[in-house]
Amino acid sequence: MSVTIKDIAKAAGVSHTTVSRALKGNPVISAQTTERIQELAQQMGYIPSAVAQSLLSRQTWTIGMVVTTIADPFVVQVVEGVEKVAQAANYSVFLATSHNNSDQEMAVVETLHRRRVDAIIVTSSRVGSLYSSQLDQIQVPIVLINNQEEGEYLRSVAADDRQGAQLAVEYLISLGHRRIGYLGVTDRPKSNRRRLAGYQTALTDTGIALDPSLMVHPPAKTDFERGQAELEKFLAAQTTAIFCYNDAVAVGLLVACRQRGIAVPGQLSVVGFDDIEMAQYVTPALTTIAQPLLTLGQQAMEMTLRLLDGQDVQNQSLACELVARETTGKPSSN
Amino acid sequence: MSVTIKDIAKAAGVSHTTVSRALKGNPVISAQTTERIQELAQQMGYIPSAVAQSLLSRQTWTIGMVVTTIADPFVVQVVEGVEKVAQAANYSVFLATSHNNSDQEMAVVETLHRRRVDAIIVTSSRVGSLYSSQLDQIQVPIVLINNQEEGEYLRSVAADDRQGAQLAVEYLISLGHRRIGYLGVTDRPKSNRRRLAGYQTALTDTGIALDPSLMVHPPAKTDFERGQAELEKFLAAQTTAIFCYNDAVAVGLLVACRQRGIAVPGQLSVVGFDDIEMAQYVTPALTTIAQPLLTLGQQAMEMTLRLLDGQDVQNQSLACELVARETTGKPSSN
DNA sequence: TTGTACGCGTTATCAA
DNA sequence: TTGATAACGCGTACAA
Repeated sequence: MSVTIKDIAKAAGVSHTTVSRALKGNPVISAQTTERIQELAQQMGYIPSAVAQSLLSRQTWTIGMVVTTIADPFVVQVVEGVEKVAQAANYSVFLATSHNNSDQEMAVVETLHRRRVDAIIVTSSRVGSLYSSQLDQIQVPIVLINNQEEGEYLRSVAADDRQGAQLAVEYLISLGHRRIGYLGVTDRPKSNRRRLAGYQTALTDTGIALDPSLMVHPPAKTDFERGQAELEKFLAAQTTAIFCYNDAVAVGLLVACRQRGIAVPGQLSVVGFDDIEMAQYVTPALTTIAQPLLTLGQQAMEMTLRLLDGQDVQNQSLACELVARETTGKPSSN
Repeated sequence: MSVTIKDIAKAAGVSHTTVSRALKGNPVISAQTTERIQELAQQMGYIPSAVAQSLLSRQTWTIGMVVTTIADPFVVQVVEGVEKVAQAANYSVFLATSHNNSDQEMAVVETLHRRRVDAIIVTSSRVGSLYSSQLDQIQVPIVLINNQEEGEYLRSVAADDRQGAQLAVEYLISLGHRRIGYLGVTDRPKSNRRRLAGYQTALTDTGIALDPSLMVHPPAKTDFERGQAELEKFLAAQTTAIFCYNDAVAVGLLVACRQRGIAVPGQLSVVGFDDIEMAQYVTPALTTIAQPLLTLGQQAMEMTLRLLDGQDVQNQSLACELVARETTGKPSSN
């Protein structure tokens, strides 16, 4: 197997203790022996075993990251942010996928603990609250990113859905729109509610009355289908602009518009949320709200480092940004 | 810290050996004690330490995966394939990024070995050959995916560049094209050469003479710029179709066409390679060659499992597929 | 059926 | 300045 300090000790004719000390430059060892042993270790291709070190130090320098799926470009950026900060702090990242399945999520968290990761970061957790009972016995810090579930007793970093939604609708208002719709979802209640709240705030702040018929939450299998479902009703209600729960919904809506011959943004303006990769490539390019994904990951990891350091932390809410593209314009004057 | 078998032993009034045996259902322990201890372990929230187990068994059930960057949707799919097979075989995956930097790549491989991963998978390695000296001392199987470097003494899984390129050009020929160009790159010599070879084979097999002026490799900083650079020359040479090294080059070419008012595919057909996400969203949607990314990852992990099992393996070459979209058509009849 | 002792590779404590 | 020894948590050969 791998070279150990004992192998080096044997080769050098000293005890393994001396080798251990020499390798970390302990000044108590004579300069000559130190140099001789370091050279020998180099030659023999010695690389210390993090496993043995971890057993003793009770630290693995590892953080476990749970994501729904790595196939989602959304989570990829978050992971990148985490990885960046982690690497700079000498931590490695274990990636584990939950596939949006609660059982699976619990299972991977257990696997991570079994591997004695020093901390756990979970994106879009479905069951964050359940961890506490499982993990409060040990002291494994858990940080949640954009958790969908209620209950704020866990550490978390999240994009400010409300502020983002408000930004989107205020932009539409500034373009002159007054009949603005909201196309929401039913299966992510927390973020949907907050985006809806932002939508409502923007309208009422400007003195525009809320119209329940303009806020719809169609049931559908995929977000894309959701976007396609409700176009007719919106048009019948004189809607000139629609703010969608996310980009997938918005793209579905755009396709429906093309099929019906509705010009975007000529007859209808559309705004999405998330700024997924696709948003910039659809025609016309989608105006949307960008979550600070990279920052989300970085902040989560920085919060984790602080927790690891025994410091106190506060939950964070990060501002979103408007990305104005081609699906928004002034309302048609008919 | 965490609950250990000794804690359970103390609580149960038995030795830690008994606990260890009871927890894995060793039949030598009486049914009552076994049940009693398992229940106790459950209550106390015991989760065995993989660290301690690894130290003893010299196995970590961990494989290290080195990627250039996780930001590339290309690698994401490969990672997904690896993860899928790994998880099914009870392995966890350590993800490490090299940022296309040789030093960095060597460094992360060392980190992975320090953590005593059971095997290493590297995508698009720049320095695959250098590992051998570093790692042949220990027995860590390394599998390379789409490695750019020459030398076949390492295990590898790769997409068949040559076959893919041939597929692309044969398709153009079947549409009626005869003046077909190749727009290549200079900084990935291995795959470029193979794609060029596929291009040439397709032509000569059909009895079309090779024209050196139709094979260009413009120097440029980005693939995108490369695509923009050579349009004029191709047009002057009566080219009716161009096969590009990859999609990024192709997209650059498409933009150049739009700027020059060249209709695609009316006046010029374009084919890319890789089928990146963007390919389906550009207008017109890009015809391209898809690498079997998921399969690439799966096969690499399966090969790894076989190596871990002491079996013999053979390097693999996986077939690519044509994805016909909108940038290809019959040549204009002028 | 259960317990004792040892070792995995490393570091820390104490003694020489 | 160096070395012997114990410990981290677990599994296993051997003894009881």
